[in-house]
Amino acid sequence: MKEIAIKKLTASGLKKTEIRIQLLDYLLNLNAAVSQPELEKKFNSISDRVTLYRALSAFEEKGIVHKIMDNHGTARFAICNETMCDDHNHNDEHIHFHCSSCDEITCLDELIVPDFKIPKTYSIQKINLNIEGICDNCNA
Amino acid sequence: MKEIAIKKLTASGLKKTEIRIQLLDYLLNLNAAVSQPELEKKFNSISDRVTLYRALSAFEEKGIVHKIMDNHGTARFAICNETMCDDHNHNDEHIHFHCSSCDEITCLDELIVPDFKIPKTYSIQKINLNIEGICDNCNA
DNA sequence: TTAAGTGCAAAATCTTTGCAAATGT
DNA sequence: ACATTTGCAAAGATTTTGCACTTAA
Repeated sequence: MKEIAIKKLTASGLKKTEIRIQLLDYLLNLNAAVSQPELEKKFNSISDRVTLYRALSAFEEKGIVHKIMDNHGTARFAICNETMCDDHNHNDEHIHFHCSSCDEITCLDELIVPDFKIPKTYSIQKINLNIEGICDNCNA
Repeated sequence: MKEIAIKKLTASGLKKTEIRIQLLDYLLNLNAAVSQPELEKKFNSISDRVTLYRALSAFEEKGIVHKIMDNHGTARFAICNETMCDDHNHNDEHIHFHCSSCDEITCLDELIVPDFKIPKTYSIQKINLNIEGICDNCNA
């Protein structure tokens, strides 16, 4: 059940240690961006805080996850959509939805960032659309 | 030349201390969102770091400035557009442009966040559109 | 065997809190 | 005079770094 995690680690040239497999597997089975503190709670029994920092930044460097900042400046991590991100290019042109009720951040990958006009003297590299509201689950 | 700052402080019931007048005046003459570290550099000769924290959060509480988080999780402050923000309602439905060359964040107030479709089971409270690229000045 | 990953301790930051002294109203 | 604001010191929290030990390849 952790084949995908293992596969991704192999593909990135990272070691398949117990911790990294578990961590990556956890992230893979989530379609939300988890915060560092949440991950610490989940994994503090099997791993130290520093290890988490290092594992996550290794994942980020390899293009496995990307880091986004939520509205409180807390880092959140989510699996990269393979078609959008690679080793050193994180394409963040997708939409993040932040639920103010359950505080979950989901990546609305399927949505396309709409066109809009900015002064022609500006050139665009990245677009980040962040929507805050009540999600699917909490509205149900 | 600092009348507006003084006026705003009076209107919010805050004391017109030297530091707060200077700080607010500085923010008012800027149409960018300044980071905490930048402000510290600017004001460290006349004020202590803690005072800055407190002044800025007082401004925020009173609806004079709003705080946004940049892509690195650093707090930035910008004067609230009066038509959009009041005491406890910060309407952030405008576009922030983050220049990756000069690292300045400008509020593109005049622009309108475009329509887009999200699943109808989601309800929207706030929209935050963040564009990264090269600004006006740096492109010149 | 050896390069990568881990854990602990310690440094460096960043942010918050408490309290006495200073300042504005 | 009184409530705010300031500055310093100190506590908390978060992130980074160093180094010896362990583990996967």
